Amino acid sequence: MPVHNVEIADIFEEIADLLEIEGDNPFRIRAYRNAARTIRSLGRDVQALIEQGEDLTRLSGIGKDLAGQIQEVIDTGTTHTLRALKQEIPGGLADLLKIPGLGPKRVGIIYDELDIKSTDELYQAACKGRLRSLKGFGAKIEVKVRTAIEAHLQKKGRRIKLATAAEYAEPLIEYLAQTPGVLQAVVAGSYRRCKETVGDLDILVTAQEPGAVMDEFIGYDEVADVVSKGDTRSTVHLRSGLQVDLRVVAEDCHGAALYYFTGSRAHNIAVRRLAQKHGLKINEYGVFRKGKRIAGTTEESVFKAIGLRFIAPELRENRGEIEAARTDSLPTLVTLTDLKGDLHCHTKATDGRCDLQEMAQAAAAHGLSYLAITEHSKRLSVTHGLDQKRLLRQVDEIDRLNEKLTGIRVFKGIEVDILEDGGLDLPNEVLGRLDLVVGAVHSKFDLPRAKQTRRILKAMDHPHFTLLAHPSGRIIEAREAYEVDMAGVIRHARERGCYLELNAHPERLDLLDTYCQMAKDEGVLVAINSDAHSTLDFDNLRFGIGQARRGWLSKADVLNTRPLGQLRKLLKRTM
DNA sequence: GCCGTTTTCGGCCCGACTGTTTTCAGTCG
Repeated sequence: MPVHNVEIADIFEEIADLLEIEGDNPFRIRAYRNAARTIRSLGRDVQALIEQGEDLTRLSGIGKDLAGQIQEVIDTGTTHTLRALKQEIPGGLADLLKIPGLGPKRVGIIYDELDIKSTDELYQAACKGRLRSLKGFGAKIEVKVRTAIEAHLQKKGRRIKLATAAEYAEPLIEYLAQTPGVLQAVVAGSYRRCKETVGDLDILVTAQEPGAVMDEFIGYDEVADVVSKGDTRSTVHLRSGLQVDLRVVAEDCHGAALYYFTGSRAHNIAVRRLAQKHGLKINEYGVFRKGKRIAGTTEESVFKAIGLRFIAPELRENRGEIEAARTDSLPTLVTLTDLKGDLHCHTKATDGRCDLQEMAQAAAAHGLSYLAITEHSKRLSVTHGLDQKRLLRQVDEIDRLNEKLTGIRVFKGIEVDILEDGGLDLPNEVLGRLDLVVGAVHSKFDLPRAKQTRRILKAMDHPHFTLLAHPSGRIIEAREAYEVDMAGVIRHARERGCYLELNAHPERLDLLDTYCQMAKDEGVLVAINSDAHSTLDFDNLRFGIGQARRGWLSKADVLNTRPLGQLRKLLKRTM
């Protein structure tokens, strides 16, 4: 039975939670959390690494003990540490840590004094007023706990997709920027790092009069409740449930504060540790040597003061970027203007909403010089997928359109279904008449890993196969990725001379960032495609760029940064 | 529990806000 990284990471997180409740050494707890994070974002299955004879202690944050526990999870599904902890503390107690206002100390008190072991029991106790008399508790915390559980039951407080966050963030920034005395208002946090989902918005404002900004902020008409309000920091919930943290600093601290609040936490900790070794202290007000401020007005000045090259926000996850910045080996990341075309979109012929010419003109208006039309194939009947006859009719239509269009070239393509046995949904001779064939899995998501992998590898063996669309099949927060050996898929793409898509649709953002990095390492080009179903969807390319940057991709790693002439050659299969 | 261009032992990032307290612990980011 294969054990996946996420299961090992979850076990380490659970151990960390339970150790916290026990009041264990905070640094031991952090070691478990660091290890969980390392494993979660590894990209390659730990089990496979072990089978290849890799020494796990070479991974950052994994020492002899944790390497042993990883082996234990693979062998037995759990570890002795977790088993022992669960005998002392009910496992459900860890869930209580997720409730705002409750940390390990209070959860410990609740358990010791009231024998509460679950969210349900806690809610009952809060409703009956049994929490307020506990040491360190009071009426306010009791109400906070009760409302937090009620909000959780209404599914508030979940992470939201980056594109959804943008819909809240952009008008709020505009509102704050217009407040008198505000010099600058920007979104920091995971939003600025272009994470696919964000838990809250972190907004940084530079202004001389923090008090006035705070008043404006809590007066914003979408604010539902104020969680906290201070001189320099406030937190609110919007009516949608989204939490927004606002921090106000003076102009000369902008760089240090922006750096501090962009995170990630793991990146910040690692950098501050590095600074410490050089006798420096970093906080949101600047970089200090022996109490004397030496940098902080701009982010660039902060990096310079600690001897690092500038690290783009998307890379700040403590996944090797600090070492790369130290040795001047960071990639120059791809930007939106590097894109020369888009290789995946739909029209009215299937499930799109605009016609061929509208799509082509919209792509041109976005600065693109080529666009591939890739409708669904017949098997995907809900989208009115194309059969051979309709596809050939569209091919003729595109030929005619290309004769009259200037400034943009329309490619003839298809998003053909990869069938369960790895065959493609349209015959060879038809696919051979196209400029490119985008293959996609739209059915049988639940095949066993080996079978799913074989299916995709076989599809790639097809002589006309060009590009694997949305390679993991996940829909963010809605559908898990199917089980597949992505490392194997990437290697096979290299061997077969085909490519992987990074689908820029905000619900997909698939290829995942860690796999982008793997594709880059293997020399497999990635195509950043909109999967547009209307002319408005070309705007989504920016989210694909964000994801690509998180995956360390440069212009050279991306297929559709190539100008038209070069791209044509790359679309011709060489093997 | 991890880690080492001072170290194999003794460190481990840093500050704001709240609520419960009488000076600060707990939580959060």
